[in-house]
This record gives sequence, structure tokens and C-alpha cells, in this order.
Amino acid sequence: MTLRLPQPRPCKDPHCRGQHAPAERVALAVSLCDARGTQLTKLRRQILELLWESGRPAGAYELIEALKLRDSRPVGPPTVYRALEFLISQGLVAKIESRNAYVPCTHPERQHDCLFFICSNCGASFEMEDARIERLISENATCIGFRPTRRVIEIEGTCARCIAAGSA
Amino acid sequence: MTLRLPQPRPCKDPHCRGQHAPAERVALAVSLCDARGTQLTKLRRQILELLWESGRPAGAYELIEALKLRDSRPVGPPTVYRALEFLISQGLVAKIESRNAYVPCTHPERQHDCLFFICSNCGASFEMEDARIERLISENATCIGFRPTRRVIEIEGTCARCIAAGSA
DNA sequence: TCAAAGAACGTAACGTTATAACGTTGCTAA
DNA sequence: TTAGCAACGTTATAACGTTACGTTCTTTGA
Repeated sequence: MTLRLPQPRPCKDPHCRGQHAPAERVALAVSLCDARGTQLTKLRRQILELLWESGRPAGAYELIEALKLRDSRPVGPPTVYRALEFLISQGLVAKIESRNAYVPCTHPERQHDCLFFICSNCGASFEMEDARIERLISENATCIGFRPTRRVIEIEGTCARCIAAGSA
Repeated sequence: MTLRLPQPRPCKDPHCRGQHAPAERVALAVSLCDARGTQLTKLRRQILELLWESGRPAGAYELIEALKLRDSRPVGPPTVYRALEFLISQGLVAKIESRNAYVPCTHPERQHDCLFFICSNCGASFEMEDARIERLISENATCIGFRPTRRVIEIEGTCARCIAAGSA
């Protein structure tokens, strides 16, 4: 059952900074899950939408609040955490460990290990990829006989906008 | 007031894997704080010792338990968190964000951004440095006009020992 | 057509991690 | 001697996450 949405297409630009509209992103998520035979249910989709609309990492309890406001839909923590777990398993969302917060991934269709740049001032997060870093990490892992399964790379600092605004 | 301890000396070996005795490490911490005019108080030193003895990342509440056992010294969470904050500020300890746990740093004397390899099986953590990764991160940051202040790099996976033991 | 099974979600209670707010101690220094 | 400061103690609570179990809804296969 593939809806004929605005033709979601994987973004091929490795230098893309994620400048796509939320609706386009959600449409891509729908088509990805459809192709994989996984269920992007209403709740899961709503949470993904909220994350896209938020513009910065959102905590689980913020999402609970947002769902209550948007839908007068009271959901408990386990419900939200389960949905997040699903979204993460699909590569649609990543957890920012240093903030206990969650961000939507700009390129769920790519096999990715992301760098996240997080502004301490405004809270915005920026996702990037760099295959060279992944290679160096693998190299270091090999040095000590370590087999990596997951990579967390989070850079805190001040974003360009906040530097320009002098607000940091 | 520099005690004449076993002559703590910064380790110059960039390939060192941190194979130094806990006592030597603590002695180095004492001399570093002394040189900096910061106070490595009894509590702070005890926590650092516990972390060195633990052999793997320890949570704040584990430290509270350990202090109670070792010293019949009941300390509250704020006390431990303050001590950890100090140790982190001195580069003596790092927080493993993906585990909410704390590890002693093998080379507090170096200006460092560490990679941490953490074994999902046994919980052990391994600290490494790689200037090339730091450079690539800076390069990516520059790309988007971002000014980094802190870098969190944590690789989860299976360590050599656990791979050898087939326990993962 | 009707069990059986499985996935998703609801709900209550609880566990874990971290911080706020304020008080106490003990040292230093004018 | 008291004013100031850094460290630590104490109580309470905020913030984040999980366990355990029940309900709903769909799928599937005799």
C-alpha cells in the first residue's frame, strides 16, 4: 500500500546539510518503512513529525507534553520510549547521549554513523557524516582488537548563528 | 607543599594504553593539582581511587555505595556529583555519556579529546587518542562555522578479551 | 468462521540519574 | 573576630527510563 505522496527520494548529496522540509522527510520515512515491511504507525509518525518540527533535540518527556497538547492524547513514558526505540532501530532518529534527547536523522536511507554538533547556547543540533572519521575509528578499534557496533560522536560548542549574534 | 612521592611523571608515550598502577595514577593527580593550585581533597582523591580500582566505568550511585562500604562514610548524591565535576574539570575523569558512568583518564596531563571504546559484554572501557580524528572534527566544524568546546566520542562494541572468550 | 498468535499500545508503579536550595564547617586574611 | 570563600552535608525533588502486566487490533491458518 504505497501512497502516492510527493515522491520521496533518497538525497544523494553527501554535502547536504539536511535542508529538506519536514513533510518531505516524513514522506521518506513512510516510504522507507513501507519498503522494509515495518509499521510506521500513527503514534510513531506523530513523534517523528514532532521531532522534525522541533528543530532541536527533544527529550522524551517533552514529546509526551507535545502529544498531549497536539492531540489531547495522554501517553505514558513507556509508550514514547517504545516508539523512539522503533524509530532509532529504523535509523529515523538518533539519541543525543550527552543531552538525553532525540533528533530525527536527515538521511535514514544511508548507512550512517553521524557526527552531531550541538550548540550549548541555542540547543540546535547539526548532523554530518565523514567517512574518513569512521575509517580512523575502525583503524583504532582494530589496533586493540575491538569490534565496534555503535558510534556516538557528539561535539558541543557554539553554532555559527549564535557566534554571529554574539550571544555566546 | 609537594610531597616526595614516587616521582609522578607525565607519560610521554602516545601509544600508551594506560598500563600504569592506580597508585602511580593517583600520585600524578596529586602532583598535577598541587601544581595547578587546585585542591584534591580526601573525598575527591578517594573517588578517583575508587574509579581507578574499579577497572570499568562506575556510576555515581555505585560510588556512593563504595564510599559507604570503604569508609562507613555516608555521602549524598550532590557531594559525589560535585566531586566528579571537579575531577572532570581537572581532566582527571571523563563521563561516558552513553552509560551515565565515569572513568578515570589515563593522561590528565595531556590536553586531550579521548575516544572511548566500551565493551557491551564486560563493561570495560579503553581510552585512546587520535589527533587525526580531532583534526577532521575541527575541519567539519569549520565547514558549518561551529566552534567546538567539548567532544564526546564513544564506541560501543566487543573488546578483544570477550571476542577471544567467545562470550559475545 | 473462529481460535491462536503476535505486534502495538495503555497504565500503574517503580528504579535510576541528577540537581536545587539551603545549611554547616573550616580555613584564610584583613 | 569576623568577613569571605571553598568544600562538604542534608533534604527534597526533578528528570530520565524501565518493569510488569493488561488491552486492543490485526493476521493467519485449520
